[in-house]
Amino acid sequence: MARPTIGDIAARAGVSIGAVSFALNGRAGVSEATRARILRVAEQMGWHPHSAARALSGAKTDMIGLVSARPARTLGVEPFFAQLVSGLQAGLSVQGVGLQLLIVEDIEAEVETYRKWRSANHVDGVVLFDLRADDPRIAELERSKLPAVVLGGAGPLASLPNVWVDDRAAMLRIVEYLAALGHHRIAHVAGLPEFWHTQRRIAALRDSASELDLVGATSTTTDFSDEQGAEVTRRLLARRPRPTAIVYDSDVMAVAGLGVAIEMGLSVPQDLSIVAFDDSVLARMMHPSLTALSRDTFALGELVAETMLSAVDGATGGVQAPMPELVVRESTGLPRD
Amino acid sequence: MARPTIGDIAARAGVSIGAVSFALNGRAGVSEATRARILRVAEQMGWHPHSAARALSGAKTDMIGLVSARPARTLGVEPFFAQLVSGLQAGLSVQGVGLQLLIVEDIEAEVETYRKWRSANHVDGVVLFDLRADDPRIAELERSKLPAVVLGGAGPLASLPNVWVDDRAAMLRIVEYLAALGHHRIAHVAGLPEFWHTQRRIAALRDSASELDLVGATSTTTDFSDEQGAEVTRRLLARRPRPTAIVYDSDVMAVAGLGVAIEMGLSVPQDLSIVAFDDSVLARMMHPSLTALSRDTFALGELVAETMLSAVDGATGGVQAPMPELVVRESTGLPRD
DNA sequence: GATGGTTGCTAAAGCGCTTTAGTCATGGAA
DNA sequence: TTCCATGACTAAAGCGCTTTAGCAACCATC
Repeated sequence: MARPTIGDIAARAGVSIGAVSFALNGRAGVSEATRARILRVAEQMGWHPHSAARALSGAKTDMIGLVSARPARTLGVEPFFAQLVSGLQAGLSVQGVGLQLLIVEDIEAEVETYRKWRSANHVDGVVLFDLRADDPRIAELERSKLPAVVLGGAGPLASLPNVWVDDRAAMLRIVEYLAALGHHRIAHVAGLPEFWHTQRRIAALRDSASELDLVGATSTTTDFSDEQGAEVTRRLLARRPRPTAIVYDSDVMAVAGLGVAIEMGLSVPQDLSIVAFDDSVLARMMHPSLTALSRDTFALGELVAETMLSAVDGATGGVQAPMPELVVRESTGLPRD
Repeated sequence: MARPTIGDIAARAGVSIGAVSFALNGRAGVSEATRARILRVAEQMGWHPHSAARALSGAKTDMIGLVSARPARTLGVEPFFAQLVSGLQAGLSVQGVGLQLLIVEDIEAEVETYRKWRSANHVDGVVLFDLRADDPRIAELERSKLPAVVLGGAGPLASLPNVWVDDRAAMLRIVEYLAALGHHRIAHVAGLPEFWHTQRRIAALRDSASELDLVGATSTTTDFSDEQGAEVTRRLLARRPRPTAIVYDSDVMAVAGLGVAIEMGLSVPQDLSIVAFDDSVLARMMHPSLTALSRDTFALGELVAETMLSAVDGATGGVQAPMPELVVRESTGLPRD
């Protein structure tokens, strides 16, 4: 049999199409008895909503959008992203909501996508990440009233619901740990300078360095690639005096940096301590294994999903993501001097 | 201004709505002069198709579906999957086609999803992977005429378009390489036994072992997790005589296996050679780095995207994916005896 | 000069659903 | 008794697009 429509249900239940719509959407306008009967018939006929028809008449789409302006190739390499997407999808699917993925060239194309999606009622909401200082997406989304959840915190900027990740506290945690071991010259291999979280981490290092009287604390930005991670490490380790510890903004860069250190004849952690700002199988399985700031990225994705679903229903305000935990492994130890 | 509809364009261009539709879809029914004029007006008014409206009237959706019945958590860990999805998305987006991701409980739910999508005209086609022997999805998709592309080859089973990956040749390549080094006792830590590609790899090892007179060739299936990879490795290395080489069906398991070997006091590659069937940053960055069968998974995703787009237009038949290349690194060498 | 076939276009139905305006009992208050 | 609210429901419009049927004008044909 062909897909049953609400018309079929209406006929079978002996009511009008409108009544069926009310019943199925839990809205006022039908008595409880009728509602129950309609639902029973719908169930029995195996009815499912037709998403396009719903979208066309302006109702919910049961679809969330995720668009990324990072280069597609690097996305596949980032365990963080893959984990996040999995968690997000898992969190959405408990409510039968789908995830639409899109990779675009640049942030303008991203904004343009939001505009199109909004006017075509294509998604119920979007998830934003990799926020930048003065991000054009924020303005667009606030203006257009497309529900959005910002991952990483929209901070002072915005009224958008967000999942707030406390990068500052996380960086402080790392620096305090290293300082307690006796490290003074701490280097930081950061990510893309335009990202807000990069800036927050850099500021956190600067502040805690001055507070703890660490003389040689420096941050260097990169594009998150293992190549740049390796190159910056090479430059840092050529300095005299050498840093005794390096903090990497991603696990991939940390692993690359470890490779460089070993290649340069340094032993880890005796000559150099290494900390990764992100954890993953990669960090866990290296030899020496990497001390890393570990968070459950999958769970973070689920949290974003939850926040998104309530944002669609009009909720606002932020949620604090759990503070990541510093997992001490083999790559950190007392400095030699 | 509100989103322009084809009605607005029609009014402005002084033609009927139908004419506009013909013009925008490149169909017969309007003269070239009129078509050009309509397109100009549309462009000028910033018109974009309304996907829901299109889908509702049975036309193309510009959306491809990818549903996975693997546990969500493991998906985030697999570099293969992330790379594939990125490549797929990149390949689709050149034609403005989106990707809808869905993670479901089991294969029945997956089939059910295809059925719903088909009847709601939700996607133009779907991508299938992790094919099993006697896969129920094949039957459903052939019956329902939902365009589908099978990754990994639909083999003799099916009429579906596919991107064929030659696991047999790949395994032969590895075994020949190891045999040439002088290895006889080759163990194979395989993936899930129900997957077709697992079965093909196991058969390939068995065949080539008998052909090359390798006495101790064995395959053991796992669930692809690093835990099981480690456990099986432990069991294999406890055997006497020990295998001199182990082939792992995924990079994650290979890394786990390497960890076990080192933990047991073996040196790689002197006491044990290790080959991974999949390459990734992980394999490249380990110490020792892993010899691996390397393919450009991102490009594979793009190839799948291309095949999908032509399948939507009615094309059929398979494409052979490029043969992966064996990248020899530090984890393989001559056996000690 | 009537016939038939194109070509270029319009009108209108229809896709499945939501939503607004309206109808008709029923019940309680005046 | 009359009047107005309220509750339960129906009818129908409308979302933006595709597609079929139809129509008029034009050309070539015998």
